[in-house]
Amino acid sequence: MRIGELARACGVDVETVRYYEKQGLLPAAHRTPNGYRLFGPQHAERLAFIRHCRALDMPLAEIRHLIEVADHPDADCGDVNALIDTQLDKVRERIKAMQALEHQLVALRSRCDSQRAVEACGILNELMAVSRTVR
Amino acid sequence: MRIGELARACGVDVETVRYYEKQGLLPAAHRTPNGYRLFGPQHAERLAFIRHCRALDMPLAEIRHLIEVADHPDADCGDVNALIDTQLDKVRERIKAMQALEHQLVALRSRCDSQRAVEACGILNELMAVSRTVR
DNA sequence: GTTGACCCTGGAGCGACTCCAGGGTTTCAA
DNA sequence: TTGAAACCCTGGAGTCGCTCCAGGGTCAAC
Ligand SMILES: [Zn+2]
Ligand SMILES: [Zn+2]
Ligand SMILES: [Zn+2]
Ligand SMILES: [Zn+2]
Repeated sequence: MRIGELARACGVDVETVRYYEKQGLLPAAHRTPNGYRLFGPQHAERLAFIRHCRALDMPLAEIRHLIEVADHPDADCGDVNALIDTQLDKVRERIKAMQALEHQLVALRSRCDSQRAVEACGILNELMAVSRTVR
Repeated sequence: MRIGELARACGVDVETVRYYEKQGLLPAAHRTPNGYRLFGPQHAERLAFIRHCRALDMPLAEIRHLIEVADHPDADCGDVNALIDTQLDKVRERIKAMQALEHQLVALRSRCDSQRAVEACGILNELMAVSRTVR
């Protein structure tokens, strides 16, 4: 299959496929005489794998690592477990930070519910006041 | 105060201060005869304001906008309210996505609790199986 | 024969920094 | 007095994961 077909099948941009190939995440495609890339089903499988991992927000470096491990079925999978745990920690940390953020924004928003002159705006006043307390 | 002192006071990196100045978020500092930047308390206040907004995850473009509004006390603050609302929507959306992610990772992690051969690892098998179902 | 859909390469751009090379200056102590 | 540490400067490259672009080539249908 050509690059457009592969991209459509996996729901990615053509440019993204070329990018993954350049980054060595996708094995280099064969080429037709005119230079077009030709991919097989194993490319589609790997691309889907990459996208699945990306949907889990793994950085490409970790996906590369995972592929490496998966390609050596004789090794053990301790690394994989650790990788998922690390990922989970990161995600949970970010959720906490985001929730704190949400609270702050709600508090901020409650300080102004109407169109006032900027001087009287509770939001701007709050934002500025915090600035002043820093010293 | 010199750049290091300002940076320490606001808990930012020196490079970040220079970056904000270059981006026009911080007014250009005065210079000593030897070329060192000299900042006043109003710079510290603005820097703290920027950091506070950044802590609320606002992009620099929106902070620039906010500063612009704050500098014209005669204008009204409708824009400010809208900006906070937009920000809040974005944060809530991301929290939801992150929580979905967390669930997926937990499910994935539960598929392997020990060091097995890679071939038998439930995590890798799961990840691969999903790839195959995409076609 | 020409329109349109597809493909190629190499390189720039995004956001918000961060780091570096390669310099100059200030401050403090031995 | 000398020298090391800590500070400051500039301009530019690097980060991440794409995305877009210019400037071309290829291929099928009408
Ligand atoms: Zn091996
Ligand atoms: Zn208001
Ligand atoms: Zn005005
Ligand atoms: Zn396992």
